[in-house]
Formats: sequence, C-alpha cells, structure tokens
Amino acid sequence: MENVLDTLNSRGFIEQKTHDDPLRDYLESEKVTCYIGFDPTASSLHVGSLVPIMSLAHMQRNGHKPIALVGGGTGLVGDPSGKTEMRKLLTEADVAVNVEGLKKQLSRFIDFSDDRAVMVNNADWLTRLEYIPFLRDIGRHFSVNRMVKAESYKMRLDSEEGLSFIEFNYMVLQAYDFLELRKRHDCRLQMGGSDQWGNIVAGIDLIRRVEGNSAFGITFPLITTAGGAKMGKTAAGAVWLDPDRTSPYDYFQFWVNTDDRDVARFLALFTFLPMPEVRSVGALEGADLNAAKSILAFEATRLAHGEKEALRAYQSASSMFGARRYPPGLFPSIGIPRDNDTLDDDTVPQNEMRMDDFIGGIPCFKLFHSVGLTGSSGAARRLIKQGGGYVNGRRLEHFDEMLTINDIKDMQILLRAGKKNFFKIRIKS
RNA sequence: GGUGGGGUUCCCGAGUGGUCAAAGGGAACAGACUGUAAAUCUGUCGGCGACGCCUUCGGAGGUUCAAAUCCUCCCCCCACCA
Repeated sequence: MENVLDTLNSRGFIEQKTHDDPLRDYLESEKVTCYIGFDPTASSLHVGSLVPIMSLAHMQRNGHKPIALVGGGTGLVGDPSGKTEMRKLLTEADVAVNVEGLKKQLSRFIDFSDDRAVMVNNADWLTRLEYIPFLRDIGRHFSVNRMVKAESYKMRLDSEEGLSFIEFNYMVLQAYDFLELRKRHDCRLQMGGSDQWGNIVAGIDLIRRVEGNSAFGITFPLITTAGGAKMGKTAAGAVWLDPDRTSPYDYFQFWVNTDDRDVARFLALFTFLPMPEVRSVGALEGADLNAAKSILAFEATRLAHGEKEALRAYQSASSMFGARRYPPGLFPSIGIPRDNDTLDDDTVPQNEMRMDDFIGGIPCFKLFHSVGLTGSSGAARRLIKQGGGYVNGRRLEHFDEMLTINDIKDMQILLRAGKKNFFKIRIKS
C-alpha cells in the first residue's frame, strides 16, 4: 500500500513535518495511532476544520488509527496561537455542549466503530490536574526563554493587546495532552494546522524529556483561496458542517462557487476522488470547469451530509441555475446524476404563505425582507432599486410594487435577490 | 498603586462643539461584462412606506440653543514605572 505520507503529500496536506525518514519508517512499519485536537469553541465544526478531518480519514483508510481529541479542557483556556486577540473564555457548560456537537460531526467522516478510531476529551485529565504537582513534574521541562520566542506567541507578544498568563499556559497543556495520549494509546504522531507547529513541537520535546521516546509531528498548510482570503468564510460568516447552521444546499453552493484556480486543489483536499481523475481537471478550461465544481460540491456535500442530501442540493441547483453537462470521461467513479430527469428543488429556502395574504397585495420590498433575502427592508429597497430583485424571473422595476394573486404561478412565487439567492414561497389556499 | 496613551458605525482608521449617520481604506451587496469563476468599471453600504423622522461614536450623568467632540464619575485595554 502507498505510504500515507505520500497520499497526504500528493493531495496537498503537508506543510511541515518533523523527522523525515524516521517518520516515514514509522508509518510504514506499523499501524500507528495519531491525533489531532479540535477546539470546542462552537457547537459545530466548519469548513476550516475539514483539512484536519480529512487527514484523519486518510490515516484511517490507510490502516492507521486516528484519535480525535476534543479540547474540552484546553477549550477552557483558549489557544493564542497565531491569533491577534484573546478569545472569550468559554464556560464549562458551553464546552460540554460543543463537545457533543463535534462528536456527531466527526463521526460522519471517521469510523469510530470497533475501536477503529477513538474520540477523547482532554477535560478528562486536564481538569483534574493539581497545580503544584503539575508544575514540578511537567512545568520544569519548559523553558520560558524558548516559549517566549515561539512564533505562535510572537504576534500576541508584539501586539497592543498582549498575552495573558492563562493563554501562555496553553502550549504546556497541549504538550501534556500529547504525552498523555502517548501513555494511554501509544500515540506518537500529532497533526494540526500550521499555527500548531509550536504546540506540537513542545509536545514532542516533552515526550522525549519525560519518556525518552521520539514522537512526530505534521502540520497542514493554511488553506487560502486563490483570491487570497482565508478559505471557508463567506459574507454570512463561517460555512458550518451542521446542517442547521449551513443548509446542505448552501453548503453545496459554497463549493460550487469555488474559484477556478482552486478547483483541482480543493478536489484533492476535500474529496477522496482518485488523484489521476483529479489531475485531469487541470486540463479543463473556461466554462468546462463548472462541471468540475459541481462534482467538487457534490462530493463535499455527500461527505458532510450524506448522499441523499447531496442529490437534493444538486438537483435544486440544477433547477435554479440550469442543468450541467458533464464531459463523459470526467470522474467516472462518482455517482452524480448525468441526466436530470428527476428534478426536485425542495431544498431551496422556502416557506408557506396563504393565498389570502396576497389578496390586498404585498409590497415587494417588504416580502424580500420578511423572507430573509435581505437584512432590512431598506436593504430590500436598495436591492430592487439597483435592479437586483426578481419575482418569477421578472426584474422588479419599483421597490414598492405590489405583489398580488396574479403573481402566483403554479401555487408558488419564486423570489430572487441578485444572481444566486433564491427563495420560494409556496402558496396554500 | 502611579504616570501616560487609548476604547468611533462589520473590520482597520479619521474626526477634539454646529456644515456628522460621521472622511479614507478593506470587507460585503447590486448592476455592467461573464461561465453560478476571476479581474475591471459603476452604484450602494445604521433603521424606518423615507427629500423627513428615529437610534448610534465604552457606560452613566452634566454643561450648552447645539456634544463623537467640553466636564464629572465608572468600566475595559495598552505602555512605562512601582
């Protein structure tokens, strides 16, 4: 079997790693256990966490055993690495709720059955630590001189805001996690975002000092879009994996809107499609790339929300924007519908209104606002004034145009804001 | 604890009595161009059925015809000193 290191490398997961050859040998010679920590700062993971998640999934597919560590303990402290501001401290209750949410989502990507992967919560050991023994046993291994020089603290040390003592301790706690997992699960590989390098190396050092064992680390590159922005953010904020926060349809659309230049890279990172097929995308140009974007979106949605939701989202998009034609040779290995017989657009945002509501007529800008297509009715006015408001495909001329029963077509009214934002009102009598 | 510097509309950041819903930049949104892309150009960018009214400049009071701007107290941040 291909070394998982090569898999990760060819797919663009690796930014930096410790011990080149020993790490390779380690991964080749045995079934290893590796871990990544996830911050329970919210009750849902978002697209920004997908790289670590996928890397764990690759590990598992290659026969290794991943540990997903949920930072129920470290979440109480807050990681300052690479951050310009201190985070709001979470309460224990918040963290506990969030941990539950994360577990559920990770299970979609990683198989936790039969001990094939493990989920742990560092609150189990961190919250029981006693200060003095901890300082004497662990703290003595850390050099403040070195910590102060760590890149991860640099930004904060240089900033106006400074670095509080609680955050300064974060590195020590994360290093301790690694040691703990080494003891409990013989885990000797930690992975994480590039901002975690300092924390990971601190753990490796600690393991060596305490146990004399060597341990390894891999970091992932920070994924940015070709436009230079941090990947995974939209106007509405983060793109969440929780379907209640970001609907499968929006999730699908997020991926469809990928920049041309990012398509192949994202297919490699965020799907399991075989690399030879991914590389073939590089040959596509212009509008043909859109088909590849649909495939990226379909696969990404399928992984996060399941096949059924992915199909629904795909079909909704097709009915709103028109069906795609796929070059026949493109991605033979996936189950995206090649014909569009069974269109079903019921994942488009929608609500129900009564026929009676339209008898007196409703000013269109009010309606745009009330269904949530705009944030205020003033914004709806602007939208329509600027020519961005549509009803059933017809551009609205005036913001105060009245919508009446005559605008109901097939017992529905389709509103559109701008090019891509649809809302369907279903009418019941 | 002392001294000094700060907290402005999503973010950065001007503004030190009226001309301020508050410069400039970024982000965002819309339009044109396109391919549900990028880049570019144009417009918008607190709320309100809206040439007017209402709410905003850390919080609470006060001075004034008039306050983001002046005064008092309080909260928070930063630097240096202790």
